[in-house]
Amino acid sequence: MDKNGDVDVTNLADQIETLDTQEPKHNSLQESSHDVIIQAVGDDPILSIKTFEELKLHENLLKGIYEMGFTRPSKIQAKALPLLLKTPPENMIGQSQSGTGKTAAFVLTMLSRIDFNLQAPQALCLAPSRELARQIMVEVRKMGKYTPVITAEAIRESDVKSTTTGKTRSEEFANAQLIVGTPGTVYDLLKKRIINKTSMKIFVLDEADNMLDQQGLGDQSIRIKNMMPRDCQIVLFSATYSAQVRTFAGRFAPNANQFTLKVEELSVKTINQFYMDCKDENHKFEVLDDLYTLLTIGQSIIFVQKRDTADMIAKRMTDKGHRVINLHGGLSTTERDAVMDGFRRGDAKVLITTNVLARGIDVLQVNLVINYDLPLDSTGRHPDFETYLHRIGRTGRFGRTGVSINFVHDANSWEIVKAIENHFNREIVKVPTDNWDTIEGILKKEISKLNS
DNA sequence: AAAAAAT
Repeated sequence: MDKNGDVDVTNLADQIETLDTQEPKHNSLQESSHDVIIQAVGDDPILSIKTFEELKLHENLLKGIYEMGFTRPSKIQAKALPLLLKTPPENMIGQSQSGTGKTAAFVLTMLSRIDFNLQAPQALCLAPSRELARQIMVEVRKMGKYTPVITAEAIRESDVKSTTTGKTRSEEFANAQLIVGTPGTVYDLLKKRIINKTSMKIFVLDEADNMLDQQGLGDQSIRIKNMMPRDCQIVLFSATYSAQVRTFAGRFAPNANQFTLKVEELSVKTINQFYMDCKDENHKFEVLDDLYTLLTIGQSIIFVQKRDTADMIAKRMTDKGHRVINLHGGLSTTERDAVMDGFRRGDAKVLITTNVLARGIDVLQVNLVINYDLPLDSTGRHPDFETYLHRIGRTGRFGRTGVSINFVHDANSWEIVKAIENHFNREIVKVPTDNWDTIEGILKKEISKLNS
């Protein structure tokens, strides 16, 4: 490695050696040379904790934390938690890749703000997709396992009537203390007064840049925030903030403490990035087909730009005899839940999807991400760097190693790959599409060694 | 232009 922490990508043999001995670093997250930068609004000295005990948490909350396998606070948790838990509460704008202990940090903060004797909504978290909201709730329930917390998911209802709970939405939200949901549903439930906002103490936006920036999502997030009580703590977390969103975030969460991790360098560090130079759009499919025919790959995600493409690729791959599943926003809620649950269980190895799953989703076994279509910004011609970073971040979770392959098929897509390479200052290595001995030489070792 | 998110 050089002084910037860059790996010499040309020496693959050496890398493979290091991969073999590399242990997944589940709880010693983020022990890299990159520092957490803190900007606190007050004059108090900035505390940094070394153990969770120092936070004076409820003992049953501590029990949940330890049972989840967290032994010590991660770097960002060490610095951010004392600020997040201050009395009176202060706003926070945090930047760090998910997989650095970000979710645990805000879930812990939400749980510790709740008065368990008061059966009314006190903590609200919004996420940009149904799948991410459900994933966060799983974390909440693990961490809060030994507390009496009452939780509710504010996402679109399943189109199949639930036979297990039989509760109406009003009943479900009447005594819920911690709510995780998506903006549309949450706004709807607040407006109908199914969610009572009067006791809300903390409002969290996960993937905050996306929640504020995106057409539609931004409006909803703002409307919801404006419904929160005046003294409600506002917490924004994301791995990325574009310059314009950062300015807006400062107005959305006024007088916020801030922490930043140099994420762009960091999250691409353990992910080996490649590109394959395809002849044209149709050749991309042939290469994809060959890739899955000739290589044994663990779990992988294939990103495309449009729902239609996801459907089409899924059908063509299935016709070719590959077992793939497909998830996008055009599916019913029941289908989405079933597909996601199946993928998490490992029933399916190959998931084809849109940007709906670009952010936040944690499936530890994913060691390959394919950008079948490169992520584009609103012009449709230029790269979307944030989405690229989030997409390839679906692999290489918690310090594991991952591989990403970008499909290039014309001059524009080649320029996009070069721009991405330039932006992150990381080499994206060319892999031939016609010489399978070479392809295997480059990819197979890396991917198959990660299957175990 | 597309994706997501509401009904």
